[in-house]
Amino acid sequence: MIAAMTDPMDRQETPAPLRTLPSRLLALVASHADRIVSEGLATADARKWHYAALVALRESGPMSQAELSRRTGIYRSDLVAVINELSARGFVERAPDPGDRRRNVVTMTTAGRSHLERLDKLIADLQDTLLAPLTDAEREEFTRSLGRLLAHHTRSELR
Amino acid sequence: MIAAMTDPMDRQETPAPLRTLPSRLLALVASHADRIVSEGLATADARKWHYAALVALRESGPMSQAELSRRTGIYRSDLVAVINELSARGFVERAPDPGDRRRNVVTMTTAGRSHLERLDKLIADLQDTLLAPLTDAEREEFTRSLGRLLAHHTRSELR
DNA sequence: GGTACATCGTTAGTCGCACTAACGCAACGG
DNA sequence: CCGTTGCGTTAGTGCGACTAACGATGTACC
Repeated sequence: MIAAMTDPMDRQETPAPLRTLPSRLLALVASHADRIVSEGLATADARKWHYAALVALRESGPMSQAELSRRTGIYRSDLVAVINELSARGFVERAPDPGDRRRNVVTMTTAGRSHLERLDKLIADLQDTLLAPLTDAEREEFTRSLGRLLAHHTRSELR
Repeated sequence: MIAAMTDPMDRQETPAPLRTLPSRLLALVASHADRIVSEGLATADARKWHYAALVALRESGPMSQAELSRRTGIYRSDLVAVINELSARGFVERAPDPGDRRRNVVTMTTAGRSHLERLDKLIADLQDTLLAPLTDAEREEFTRSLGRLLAHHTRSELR
């Protein structure tokens, strides 16, 4: 092994140091993001999943828990607790579906709707905090890349 | 509010649907990334933390566990197990520091070094899998944005 | 020289999230 | 009818992030 030359050419050989490994950066940034969002939501006595569930209900109207689970990615096991919490706060109602008695239909209440609107503002602020160092154009490109990565990997996992 | 024109000005009003919320995308993509990397490393009987620790040791030479913890971000509580595993496989050695008897000095063995080189290749492949849908230029921009976000938020947290 | 304080490695344990297993019930398809 | 599938629920596992506390050691200050 020849020692001396600090040739720029050998960069291909050098493995990425930890600080630039995409998977690692992703994990670290995601954990910061998670903290920012969770702590922010906590100030409104809410959790990420509350928000996810409420948004899904606003977008698509009342639906069964199973459907809600698919849309939000929350496991149906864990969804039980989320619905419990939301209904305890009066934001959703859970009622058996007369058409298919296996199902519970989850419906957002008007209190839920206005709560969600408060959360919307909060979440928007938090996204802003998260992406603070990026320009608007960079934020968009960044988000689009994330979307493409997600689409790619959720597809290839279903395959 | 003047309605007609699709003025870029009103983007503020519409709350982001879940599928484009940066914090959510980040969490989902990070979890995919984590699975890809963890499963990949498992085929080489390794874990993320093994890799992180070994890379740090290669970059900076032997160091105490506390130092290693700071560099890798692994909590010193959890680092104990990592060092146990690595030393059980013969990749590092743990010896008391004669200069400061509170410390253990962790040193990478030659077996560790060659194991790390195998892992380097594996990791490079996995990053490639992860970033598959992005072009080289996009990957770089993406990674750079992640780096900036991380730097920003780790700073503001120390503040 | 003591004493208060900080650092190190370690053990144990908490918390939240992703995920599995199994159950009883209801619906559907042959 | 009966087997299969979908549903809501409970319980529990595994793991990563993180805290608390400990004994042993080192450092700083008076």
